[in-house]
Amino acid sequence: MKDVAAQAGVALKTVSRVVNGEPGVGPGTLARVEQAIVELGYRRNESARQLRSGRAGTLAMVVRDIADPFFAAIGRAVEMTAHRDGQVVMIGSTHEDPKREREVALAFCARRPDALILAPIADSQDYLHPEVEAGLPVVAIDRPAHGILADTVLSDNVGGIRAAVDHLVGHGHRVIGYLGDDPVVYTARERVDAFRAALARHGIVPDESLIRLAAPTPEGIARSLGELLGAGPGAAGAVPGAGPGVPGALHGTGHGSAALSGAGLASGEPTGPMSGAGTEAPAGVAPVPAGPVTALLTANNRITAEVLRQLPGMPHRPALIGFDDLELADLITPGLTVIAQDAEGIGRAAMELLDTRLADPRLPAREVRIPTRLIVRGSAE
Amino acid sequence: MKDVAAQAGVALKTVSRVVNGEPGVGPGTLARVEQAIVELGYRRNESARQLRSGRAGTLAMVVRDIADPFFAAIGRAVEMTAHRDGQVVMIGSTHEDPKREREVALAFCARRPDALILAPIADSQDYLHPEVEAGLPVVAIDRPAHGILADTVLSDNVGGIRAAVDHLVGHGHRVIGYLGDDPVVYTARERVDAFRAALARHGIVPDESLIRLAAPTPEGIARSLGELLGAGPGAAGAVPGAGPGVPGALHGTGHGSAALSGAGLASGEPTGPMSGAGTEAPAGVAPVPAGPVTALLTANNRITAEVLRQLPGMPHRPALIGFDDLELADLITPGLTVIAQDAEGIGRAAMELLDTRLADPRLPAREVRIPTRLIVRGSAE
DNA sequence: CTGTTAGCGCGTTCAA
DNA sequence: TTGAACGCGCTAACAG
Repeated sequence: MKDVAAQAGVALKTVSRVVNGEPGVGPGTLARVEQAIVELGYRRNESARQLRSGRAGTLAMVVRDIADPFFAAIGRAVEMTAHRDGQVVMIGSTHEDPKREREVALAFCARRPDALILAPIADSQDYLHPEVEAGLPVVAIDRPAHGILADTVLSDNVGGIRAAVDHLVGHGHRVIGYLGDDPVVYTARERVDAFRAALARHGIVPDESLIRLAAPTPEGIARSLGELLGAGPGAAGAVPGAGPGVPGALHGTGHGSAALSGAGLASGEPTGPMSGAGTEAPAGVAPVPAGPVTALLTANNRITAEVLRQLPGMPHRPALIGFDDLELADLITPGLTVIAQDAEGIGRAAMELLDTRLADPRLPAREVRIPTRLIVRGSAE
Repeated sequence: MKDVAAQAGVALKTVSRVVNGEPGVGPGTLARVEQAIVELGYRRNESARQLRSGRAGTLAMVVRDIADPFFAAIGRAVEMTAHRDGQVVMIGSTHEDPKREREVALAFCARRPDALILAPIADSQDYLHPEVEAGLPVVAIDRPAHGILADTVLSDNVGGIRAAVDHLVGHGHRVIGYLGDDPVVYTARERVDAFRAALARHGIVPDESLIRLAAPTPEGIARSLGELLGAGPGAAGAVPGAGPGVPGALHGTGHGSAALSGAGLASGEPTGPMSGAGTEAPAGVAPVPAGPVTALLTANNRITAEVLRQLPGMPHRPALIGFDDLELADLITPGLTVIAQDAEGIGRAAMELLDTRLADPRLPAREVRIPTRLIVRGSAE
């Protein structure tokens, strides 16, 4: 910039004015400065500009995996909005590691971004306290943040699950299995609770023996699938106390952390399914769980993919709905019916929350729910 | 930092020493400073540090679409390596728009990153001349850059195509159709040339009427598929001069830009396929193209996906190999055989090129080819 | 319309 | 072992 000023025979500030398109520069001077800029290949240094002006023009985004299609799609939406506003975005992955979340988030914050978009994995984000205190706007996506003031954008898990259950019940299914993630995961809890509540709305008492919650491993899913699909009433009842030596063994229910359950809905103790469209299930004894499920709800894309992989080896193929859309889901046979999250909507909502907070930093924490969409392709008839 | 110094009762420089872990600080002083840092929630400002020291600790990456699984996977590999080295990465998409490539790349460069990784879409990257001149290391991925000095990381397109053709021919296919992208695209040219050369290696004279090169549109692909699969010799020959009003009409050959062809291979003019394992193809007249293809090579993932979508409506289902792996490719029936690119390898190779160039900025431009892998899943038997 | 001065937060140089 | 002064490239706040 100094060189440009010298070359054009003007003062530093004049160059600054030209570079920033500020008014109050004579046409002759302007031309001379612009020419000098081109000749010297001058480019403004944004770092210095930021240091002086405070405005960063940079957004930080920390997700669990930038190669995960869900987060990649959110990232794209964020980046498009940011680009429109002349901002660039730094992006990083936690790879499900709380320690790494901290490292990446703090490395980003050291660059003093205008805002931080974060898909939490750690139990608490209190390590961000100094930055939030200093005015950094944070918006949590997919899961809420804890320990700091942050806006939140979440999918409407309850609505999505309910639509799926409605669809299955509408097609005559009464004995519906559920494969969800480990209940330490916020969305896993929210979804399984929604599942129970959605069943209850149809007068179906949720059968806990048909609900499997665990981190998705091939072995665990194989075991659950086998029990849910192949076995008669006995096998399903034999689940608690999973066999020793089985890694990632599945739990019948949720660590007690699924506490906020379908409160006020379906009070009585489980008395088995109402009747069941199931054909081969012998009329069970009193509180004994039902026989093989006729339908399956898989509560995230990793579980869905693994189930699809294993289904051919199973005694029968149930109706299936997966949470999260999958690429090529329309190409498998039958087409996979899914509860699709609106990644673009989530990204845009996050940017809007940031906009309004930038305008008024003293806003309270807000939570936005983005609708999901049931995409019917045939696998759930 | 000033506040920390005041709180600890030391000079600015001492705080700087503590923050950077420099030696020469008394244990008592160190403790006092560290306490002050925690109490005040002090965080070093990387922007200011960069301004002073020159080192940015930031990498810029510009791809065509960060939500494209291929680039997302490269991005992940880059980010993991960068994280190990204490760097953060800015990422942005061009969305196939040359103007936007320029905008995004220059916006990144204004932040003075340590290096730029770029998947070119524009014809020339000469707009980056000032930054390259100033010492910015650039590495082009997926396609070469033009107009600047840059290292390049490319997939071994030739080897991948050859493996695919070998596989098809090994299974008795002689009449192989090819659907590729518009030959303005570098990889499209390279791949179709490799296709011709690979056929020639088997003594098969490439039949240009079976090679369709165009930007992938559903309509264009439908048309090509219909002609390649359904029609007898006549229809295939009737391709040139595509019907008016058909957007994205397909061209029989490559704009002349596919010039570097299989030089030295297969000289003579096309005289039609040698014989053909094809069953229903009537013995054609002299130089007339063959009947329906028995196998199909789709030269990128967008084309492959669209073909898979349309195949059920076609007269018969050919053997199929796609360039680029697809998520769930193992779940469709039959499993899709693909030429998989090594996205992680590309990302890592890019980082290695940067490492060596940082060590010696005067290196000449280098080009690295990353092997592809043929994943056999059954669709190409 | 144009120029001068100061300082953003830090690292570097040299002196104490 | 510690500290004071200077400047990285730029913009804000004032002069002329």
